[in-house]
This record gives sequence, structure tokens and C-alpha cells, in this order.
Amino acid sequence: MTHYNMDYEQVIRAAGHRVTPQRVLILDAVCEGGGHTTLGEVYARVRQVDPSIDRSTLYRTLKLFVDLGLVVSADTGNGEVYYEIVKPHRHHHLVCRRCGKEEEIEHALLQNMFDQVFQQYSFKADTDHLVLFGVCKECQDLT
Amino acid sequence: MTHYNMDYEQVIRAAGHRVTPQRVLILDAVCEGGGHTTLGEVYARVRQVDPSIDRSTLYRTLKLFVDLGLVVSADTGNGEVYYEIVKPHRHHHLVCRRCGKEEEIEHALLQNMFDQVFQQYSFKADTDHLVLFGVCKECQDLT
DNA sequence: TGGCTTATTGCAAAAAGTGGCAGGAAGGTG
DNA sequence: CACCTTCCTGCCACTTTTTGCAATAAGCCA
Repeated sequence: MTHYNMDYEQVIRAAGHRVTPQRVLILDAVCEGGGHTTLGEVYARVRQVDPSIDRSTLYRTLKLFVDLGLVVSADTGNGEVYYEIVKPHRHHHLVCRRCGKEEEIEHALLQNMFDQVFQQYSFKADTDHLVLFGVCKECQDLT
Repeated sequence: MTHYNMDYEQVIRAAGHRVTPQRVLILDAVCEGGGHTTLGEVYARVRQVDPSIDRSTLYRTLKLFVDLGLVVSADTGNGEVYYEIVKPHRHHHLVCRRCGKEEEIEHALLQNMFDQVFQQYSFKADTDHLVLFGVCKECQDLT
């Protein structure tokens, strides 16, 4: 497993929640996805290990993880929602409208913008996983 | 009603679609929302006027409007999707996590960031309606 | 370890969202 | 204005997601 945050059990407990086998299993399944995984993929992996786990548990657990900040979810706009284990570096995503490819981008690029927003609107933006749509280099060249 | 774009009928026809009472009603309902409205709110408003309108019609129509550029949809990340009538100026939103208040921000603030993304990643971002979460001025003061 | 409290789970049912289809209506034509 | 073509709508069936509830088990304390 590749939990970047090995204290995940600690995080769950600290928030007053319990560490259950189901939760561990689901978190592992999200990690196995490497980059982004869809809910369906997570479900398949989880069921492979323990077929008794219910869909509703998966939904609830995933939501919990997102709330706790262990997992980030990103709606790609295609109706598909991606889940990804939180990585140590804050980052965002670029998603190509044409080919669907995703790239990660550094948070630094957005920090400037956040700073400006703060200066002009006194609003402290803290969105930690933004998805920008557009057209990637390859697809631009194809034009 | 407050359709910023009064030619909306024209837009629909120009794209080869028909102007039906249902479509007009739904567009009105989105406008009534003023700022952001959720799908559920639009549905409620529509049904109030004409209870015979089907769910699927609402979904289809909303998707059509988004495609036509009459309405923008923005995933807030909370699972809720907001719909908003297109305004003449490109803008984005700030949503306070505490009080839920929304503010509009100029697109210019983001353009810089888009430019940098393009320079570093050769990715042409064209997201036209971003939602940034954070804490607004008032809620910061309350701390 | 045994017992207690209460969060969590699985199940079942409801709600939300999607797709196919036949009848009905919009808009063009004569 | 009547007709005709084709798009739209409402209905129905189905998939996906959410919610209520009783039984179960995690975590705490003695």
C-alpha cells in the first residue's frame, strides 16, 4: 500500500471516528488506484477482498475520508468523479477536454492568484484541489 | 425575469433547436435563482408553474443550455452542482465555507494564472466558471 | 478481560439521475 | 391555414446514490 499519510488511523481517531476493517480496506483500495480512481474501481477492489461490503458503506466512507482530508475527490466534468489519496504536496489538476488526459500542476502557480484574491477581496481561499479544464499540448497540435 | 441575454430564443434556434414552453420555463427558473441555484431548486420552481414537467426534461434541458452557453454549471465540490444564467462578463465565484456567502470575482485575476499554466505546461485552460472555497472577510473577523 | 456506550454496518426502500420510445408539437413550406 | 418533417416531451424502466433503522462491533473503563 502507498498511504502517503501513514497516520491515517490517527487522523480518523482524532476526528472521533472509529477505525474499522471496512474503512481500512476502502482506504487501501483508493491507494491501489495510484493516481485517480473512480468509485466503481474502488468498489470492485473492495468487493474482491470482502464481498460483503455494501455499496452504501463505500459511499459513506468515501465521503468521510474526503471530509477528513484523507482523500480528495475531483469531478472531472464527465460525470465521473475521481478519488485520490492525499499526497504530501498540494497540487491541482489539468484535464484535457479532448483526450481526457490529466496532469498535475504545482500549487505554487495558484498561490499567486490566491494572494491576489485575498488582497482584493479579503477572502482567504483554501481550495486544495482544483480542476482546470482546457486543451492539452498534444490536442492543440492536432488542430 | 432577468435574462441577461435577451436573444436566448435566437440562440436556441440558431443552434437548430426548438423553443418550447418547457425550455422557456426552465430558463426562467434558472434566472429567478439570481445567483447560483441548484438543480433541486430549479426543479421546484418549474414544477410550481407546471407540475407536468418531467425530471428527465429538466436534466436534458439544463444540459442543452449548458452546451449552448446560456447557462453555466459549476461543481462546488460538495457534490452540489450550481447553475447560473450566463452573464455578459466572465467571472468566477468565491464561496465561504463558514457562512456560505458567495461573491463574484473578475476573470482577470485568474487570467494571469491561466497564462502561467500555459507557459509551463502548454495547457490552454478555458474553465469559465471556477468556484473557490475559503473564508470570507466577515467570518475571518469573527475568529 | 468483560461489560457498556454509541458509532458503524448491511439491508431495504427511497431519491436522484439516465436512456429508450411513441405520441405530440414546433417551425418550415406551399 | 393545413400539412409535413423532425425534434421534444412525458412516461417507463433501470442504474446510481442516499437515507432510515436495527443489529453489530470498536473503543473506553474498571
